[in-house]
Amino acid sequence: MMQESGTETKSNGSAIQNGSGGSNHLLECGGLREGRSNGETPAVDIGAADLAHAQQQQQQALQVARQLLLQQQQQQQVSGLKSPKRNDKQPALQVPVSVAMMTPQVITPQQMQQILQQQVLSPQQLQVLLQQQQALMLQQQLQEFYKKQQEQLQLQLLQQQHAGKQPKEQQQVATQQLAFQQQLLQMQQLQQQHLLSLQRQGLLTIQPGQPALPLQPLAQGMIPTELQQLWKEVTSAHTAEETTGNNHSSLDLTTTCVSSSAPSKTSLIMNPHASTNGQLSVHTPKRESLSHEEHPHSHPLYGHGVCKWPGCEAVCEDFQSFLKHLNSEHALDDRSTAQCRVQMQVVQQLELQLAKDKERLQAMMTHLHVKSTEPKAAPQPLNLVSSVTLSKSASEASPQSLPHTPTTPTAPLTPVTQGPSVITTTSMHTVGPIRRRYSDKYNVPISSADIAQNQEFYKNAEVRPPFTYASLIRQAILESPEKQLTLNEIYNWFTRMFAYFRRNAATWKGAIRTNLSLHKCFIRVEDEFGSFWTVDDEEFKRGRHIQRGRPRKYCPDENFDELVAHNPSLIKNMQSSHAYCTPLNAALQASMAENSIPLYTTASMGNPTLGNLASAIREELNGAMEHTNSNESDSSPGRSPMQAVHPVHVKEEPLDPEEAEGPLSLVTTANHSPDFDHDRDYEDEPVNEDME
DNA sequence: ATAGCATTAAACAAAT
DNA sequence: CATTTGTTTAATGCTA
Repeated sequence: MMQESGTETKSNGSAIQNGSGGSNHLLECGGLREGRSNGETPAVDIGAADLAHAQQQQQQALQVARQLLLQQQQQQQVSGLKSPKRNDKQPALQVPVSVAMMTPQVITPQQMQQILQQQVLSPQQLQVLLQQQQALMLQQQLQEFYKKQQEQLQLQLLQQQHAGKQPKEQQQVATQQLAFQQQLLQMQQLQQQHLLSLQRQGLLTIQPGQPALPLQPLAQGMIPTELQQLWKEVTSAHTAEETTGNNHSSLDLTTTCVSSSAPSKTSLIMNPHASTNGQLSVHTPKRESLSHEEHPHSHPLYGHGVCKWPGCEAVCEDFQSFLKHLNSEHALDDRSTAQCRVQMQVVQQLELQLAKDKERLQAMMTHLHVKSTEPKAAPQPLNLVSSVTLSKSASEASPQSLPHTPTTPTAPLTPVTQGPSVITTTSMHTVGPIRRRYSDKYNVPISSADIAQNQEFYKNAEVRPPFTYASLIRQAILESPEKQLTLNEIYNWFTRMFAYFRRNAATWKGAIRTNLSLHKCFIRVEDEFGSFWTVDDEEFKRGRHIQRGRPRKYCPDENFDELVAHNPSLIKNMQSSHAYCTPLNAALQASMAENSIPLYTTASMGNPTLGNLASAIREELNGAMEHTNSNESDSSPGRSPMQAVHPVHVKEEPLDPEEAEGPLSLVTTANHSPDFDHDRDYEDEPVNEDME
């Protein structure tokens, strides 16, 4: 039933291939900085206050534009999530459902109708259709928004120049505005690129200039109360949206709409005029007249001889005819109102997305050790590698985190948002192909730093960490003060450190157990109080599995003699190990703990490290165990000679001749007091280990 | 095309 | 008897 794990890998790949993520992120990066630095510009005097205001306006314009881009990106990613391959194994019925879950706001009645009408189509086709529509709509919205903001910028620029402020300030403003304009230009280019990429991907088959899909359905799908709430948020929020986190209220539109005292504002035309019967009305005339009085050729809704009202695109010869058209076609009626609602929704979504991408950016910058401008943002994952199961598990394990969750900004909207991986992969260790997960072979085993850097993120976001189970288990063990954990403690570490592992316990717990058994590097040690696991980091680096098909506990066709025959040193080692079976010595433990630091020298020189020792003892015991286990339980303390001396049990394992050498003393119960064990066994709550 | 690895599921066993 | 802990195998998918 989990067979789709691999199939969704494809989706991940496609998401990455979309390639537009990079630009957006770069853009985001620049924009973020701008926004930050300007947003806190203090108003020194009257002129400065105006300046600050204007700057805010421009900031907002930038943000709006960014949001639009981001929204597009999100749409793309959502589309990427749904890989065609996955559908091969999924009942067609599920497709619309999944789509709806992922983008509930965009599922309009119309779209649903289409879905219903086109049952003959394959799920993939349905999805493509949906994506096309969404992309189209967004594209149009974006264009319109962009135009508006650009015009607003120009307006402000002119006004500033007319304001007759101190020359110095004026120059400053002009410079800044120039910079903003340049940025806007850049954004436009990015947008166009994005458009092209959309088209290339077949998401956008219709010319962007053509009328987009009607917007009314979207609005119709909304509940009046929701609209009211939305309106409230859009219009009344004076709160700074810089506090991204949970606050997703908009500032851009609000300030511009609401502050009638600022005549320079030209952005949005939406004014909360009346609210009757749960219906909102939009009033525009005043602002229009004002704006085009001063700038006859500049109107947010007018450009290139075309009415830019969403979904309109009517051709207007001149500005006057445009005004006529505006007043006649886009008067205060239900339709216009609905369109405004839609616009609000769009803005809301974009803001949400912006917040999320801000976090992502922050994480990226943090990871790259770039001084951040937003220290508060929560860290985000690196996702150096696109994990196959990442997308799958995320979508499957936390489906509810996909749709709504405006309140859970840490949870990625879609599991496919792996855009950063492109950047990080190249900037990180190897420039090689994106690896599915951390590869032990690359000398880049998972390090404490790797996990720690994103710790906060994974603690809160239900995103599957891009690390293998083995890496995580190792990390868990190494983080523990004694470098040893019981199975239950390992479980707890997982749930504590990763939100993702707070669900589907049966699955990942089973995986952990399997990994513990399967990987050579994990050594089970048993004492009279139970058993715990340690890690042999040298072995971990080797990344070897316990050989399959080799004699194992449940394989009857292998016996001790045979083992000894294959490993002449077995007996000797047993003896020596016996001699070394002393309580855990601190130095050894320390070196054990040090594992995070590769012990290349010892390894390369053939000197058995502690890990080797552990392996050796394991292997030796394996032989002995194999023999005695057949009849009785192997856990009764004191049964085996070794246990008699010291209650140490290790995982039985097929022998590896070349390693079964040298003395060894494995972790035992040196620092093990009964109460400690007890404590350990019942440590369910996130305790001290939470530190670090 | 193939081998090796990672993940997941499942069967089974032993211990608790 | 139910649950936990371990072991083992198989299937699947991905990467080198």
